[in-house]
Order: sequence, then C-alpha cells, then structure tokens
Amino acid sequence: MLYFSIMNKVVATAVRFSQLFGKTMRQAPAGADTAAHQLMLRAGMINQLAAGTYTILPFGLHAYQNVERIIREEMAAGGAQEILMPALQPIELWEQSGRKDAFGPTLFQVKDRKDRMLALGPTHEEVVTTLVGQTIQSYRDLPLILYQIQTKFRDEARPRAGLVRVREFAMKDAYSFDQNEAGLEDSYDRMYKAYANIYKRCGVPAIPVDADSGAIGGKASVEWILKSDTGEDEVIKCPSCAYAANAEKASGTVPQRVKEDEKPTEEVATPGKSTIIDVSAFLKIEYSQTLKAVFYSADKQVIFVIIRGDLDVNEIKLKNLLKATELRIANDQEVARAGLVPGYASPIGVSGVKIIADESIKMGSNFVTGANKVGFHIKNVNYPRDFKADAVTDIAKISAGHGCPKCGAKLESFRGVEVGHLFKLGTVYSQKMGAFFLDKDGARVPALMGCYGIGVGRLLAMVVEQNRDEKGIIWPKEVAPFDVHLVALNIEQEPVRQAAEKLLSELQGAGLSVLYDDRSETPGVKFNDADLLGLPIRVTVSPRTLQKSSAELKLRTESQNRLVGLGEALASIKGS
RNA sequence: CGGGGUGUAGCUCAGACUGGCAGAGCGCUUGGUUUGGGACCAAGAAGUCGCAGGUUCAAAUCCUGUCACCCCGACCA
Repeated sequence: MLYFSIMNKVVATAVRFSQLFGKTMRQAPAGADTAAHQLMLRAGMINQLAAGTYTILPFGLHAYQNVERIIREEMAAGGAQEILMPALQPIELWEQSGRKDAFGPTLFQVKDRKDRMLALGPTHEEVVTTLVGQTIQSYRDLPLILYQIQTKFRDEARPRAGLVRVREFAMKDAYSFDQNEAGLEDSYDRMYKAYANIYKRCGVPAIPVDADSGAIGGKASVEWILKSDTGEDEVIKCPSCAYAANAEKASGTVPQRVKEDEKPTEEVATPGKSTIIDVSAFLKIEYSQTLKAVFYSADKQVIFVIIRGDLDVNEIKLKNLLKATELRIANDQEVARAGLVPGYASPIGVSGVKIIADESIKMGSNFVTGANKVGFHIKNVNYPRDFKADAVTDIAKISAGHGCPKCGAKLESFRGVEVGHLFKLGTVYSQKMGAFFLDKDGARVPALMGCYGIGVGRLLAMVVEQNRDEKGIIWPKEVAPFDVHLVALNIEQEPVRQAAEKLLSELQGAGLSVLYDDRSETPGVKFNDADLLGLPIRVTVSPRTLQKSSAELKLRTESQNRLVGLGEALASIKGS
C-alpha cells in the first residue's frame, strides 16, 4: 500500500491558483439544495451539463482520483484484478439474463447503423460473467475477483442532489467467482474488509446494514450507508445491539395486543369515515384495533392486502412474496372492477381476489373492518373465524419504536445515503450466462458469484458532506486535492514572491502537492477561499511573516496558527 | 409518471399584477489608492428576458403551446 502511495506521490503537482480552471463562487447557483452540492459547486469542483450529468473540474478531479486510488489500493489488497469492460453492450446479453425487463426504462438503449439494439451498461454482471465463462475451465482457475472503474448509464427517473444520484457515473464494480460456498464466503469477506478500509480512509463513517437485493437478484446483501438527512434510504437500527437494516428489508416485532374472547360480529354505521384515523376516532378505539385494507396491482392482477391498522405495508416484502415484476397501488377502476369498496373494504366474503394478510391480524382480536358497503364497518372481526387469506405472513413495514428482532430493544430509524452494496449472487448469472468450470470430480458446475459496487462520484460527494463546517470543506488527508495550500500575501512585493516560490519548490521536492495562491487578492479573499477549498494545511507567507523570517502554518481542522522559521517550514509541514 | 416551483448579464436576483428606452449586487476589464479575514474611488464591457406562435401602435410583462432545470412523491444495483 505504501508502495502505491509513493508511486503516486512521485508526480507531486503544484498548481497556481491564478491558472486553475474553475473559479470559486461566493454564492452557489440556485437549485443546489444540499450542503455537499453547494460546496462542490462553490469550490469549482463540478459543473452541471444537464440533469444528472456533470463535468468534474480540475480541483474536483484531484480529489476524485484520490478516491479512485484508495479504491484501487484496497481492491488490490483484497486480491482483485483490474479490467475494463465496454459500456456499449449487445441487448441480447440483457435478454439472456432476463434483466432487460427488470431494469425497464432505466436501461439506456441505442441503435447502431445496422439497427441493432445496444444497451449502455447500467452494471456489468452480464458482460463479466460471459467473459469469465469464456475464460475459466477448471476449479484451478478459481477463486477469481475482477473489478473495474467504468462509467455506468442509468436513465434515472429523477436525478438529485448533485453527484448523489446521476444518470452517468463512474462506479467501481467487482465480481467474485468461486467454486463453493466457503470460497464465496472468503471472497465476500475480503471485499467487506476492503470496503470498510475504503470508507475509513475517505473519512466517512459508513455502516453496513442488511438490504434487499432488488433487481440484481441473489441472496445475502449488505448496503453501506452513511447517516445523512439528505439520504434517500431509511435505515432501522437497534441502539443496544448490532442489528441494522434498510427499512425495505428490516424485520422486527410489532406491538402486541391483548387477546380477548371473540365476540359476535356487528355492523355499525360509520358515515363518511373511510380512513383508519377517522374510523378510530369515531368509534373511540386505537388504530391497532382496526384492520386496514390496501389494494395493489401486481403485474396487472389486483391483490387485496390486509394488515393491522397501526402498521404499514412493506411493498418490497410484498413484491418479493408475490414474485412480481411490477407492483403498485391499484387505481380506483381496478379496485371497483374487483368488486371492492375503497374506504369500507373488508376481506369478509370477498372472492375472486387474492388476499394477502400480515401476521399482525392474529395479534389481537375483535377488530373493526369495512363492511364492503359505503358508510358501514363491522366490529369484532376475527381471523380465521370470519375470513380467510391466501397467505398470512410478514409484510409489515418495521418502523422506529418497534422491537429489535435480535434483542427486543426499541428500534430507531434515520435517513441515509447508500455508498456501497455487496451481494452474494450465487449461481443466478453463471447459470444463465454460462460461467461453468470442471470441479475436482470432473463435474461441470456453475461458479458461485458475488458482486460489490461503489459509486465514485457519490462517495466523493459524501466525503464533502461529512467533512465540512460553515466556511467550507475540511478534506480528509488522503482525499484532499492537494496536500498544502500555499498563500502569498502582497505577492507584488518581490521578497514575498521569492520566499513563496522557494517554499513551493521545497514542498514539491519533498513530494507534497501544492495549490499556490499567487493571485493579487486581498487577504480576506485568499483566506476565505482557503477555508472553502479546505486543504489540510495552509501555509502563509507575507511581509509580516518575512520580518520574522518565518511562514505561518494553520491546519484546516484547527483555529490556531503558528509561526515557524523559513528554514524549518518544510519539516514542520511534513510533521503536521 | 403525479404534485409544486423556476427560467432576465458569468453567479444571486429585482422588474411582470397595472404593456411604453433592459436593471441592481457580486464577478469581469482599465486606471488609481489600498493590503492579515470576502477593501475603496473612477471609468467601462457584458443580456435573442428559455424557445415558438398569438394579441397590440408597442410584449421581459398579456394569451397559447413547447422545452429545460429544481424540489416532494412514485421509481431506484
């Protein structure tokens, strides 16, 4: 690792601020709402071309390439080899894996001059598995971990928050191939550790949480999440044990209700009361004393979902249960056509519609449900006495306050941004794309795969988001675009210029990269830009410091500065 | 795809209701005075008011259409 660092530091860059392409801005352009997005724009790191597409400018690119370097070093340490696969991929590959439909409109498709369809790769499982299938023959060729840093294209419905969600972005994607479960475990573990190191070195406290594997398929899946109010994901976490999961995936225990003796059903008039809130208030009962009916359309088929009134449906769980490709709330026409009455629906006596019930309908008794006619509900409904369901299973969305599945403590929830995702894929792709090998017994078997992704730009955005104050960015050492911000005040004065340039070449000679502020700006402008750009060490040379034959050193993380003699400046800087 | 919002100088925005010479701050250029936390004075350059059509003597402003961008939701390896 040290070897690589030295390799990269050999080309110690020095850039003059007056020549740097990309200006700092006092105000961020309108439309940048998140702190990281604003800072990246103000610091001249990025420029937006269109929705979800950005140019990375020089100052940003220095940091970007540092992130890539860290990723490459940790991949190498984890035993992965780098390749580079095409972004342009025959659509047939996507038909072969069945993911053309799974991705749907998110998949960018282009036509070549012969009218052949090509996909702009949103990810590379198809290509890498085909490649490995062509290459490996024997178990002796395994284990194998390949990775690349390649541009991905995804026609996102809504790009947002600068580099956090974009349509064209560089992603490091790694793929492991093993001959058995133990091998997969080992490869997965190596990548897990590599990811932990990457986040640590990038200065972001990402935590691993259980996740749904979504359209990519496979069994186990872990997302690395950064806690952030601007996040798109909701994370459920236990405060007293290690349990953490994406809310899409989270399990847990919902509040119990005391079982009572079952009473006879009774119809009550509830005029105009069609929501759980209204009905509960009207009948003076708790939400958990009611049963909520929700209608979904799963691949065009109407599904009747019944769940206790205080809970919500976890649509990912439901989608997985139904093995549906498309799941959405049914519209009024679909509900009416199925003979159901929105607001007053009940599973009692319903036929011809698939009924999926959450386990919570068994936790409690004498529930209130709709009466399947407008203006009426039924009291004292009990399962299975009064209605049947095609399935009774866990489809409840776990929220803050519910019980931890591991230790029972009250769960907490927070928003977060996904900065990495690990999957144990198994043989899904190797079967479909033909990545087989001969095992020790001479049997032809599919390779066991894992895949591991991390978005470079998104990670960089999160480095900024997690390392800043009201004045600007505070770069972690390893990601910082430059090591040193050299500020010359009153640079028109020849002694100042000479002292600054001398220090500059000393720093460069010592292998440090330097941003040299050689502009004729006032001290205020220079210091504020230094704070905004946030390099780890600021070194100031001015008539005032030269009177004492010194330079001033200040760390971005500290408010104090100190004077050091010009002769010892280099040593002090290196020691900071 | 549903809801909301915004398009005027490089950036942030006013002007629109009530049609009548295209504006301010920041930034930029030139000269001067300044110089340790976003200086000051003076003189300048800079806009197809998103685009198209319509109404009108006259449109940034009113009407119709359209495009782009942002936010919330849906979606999202």
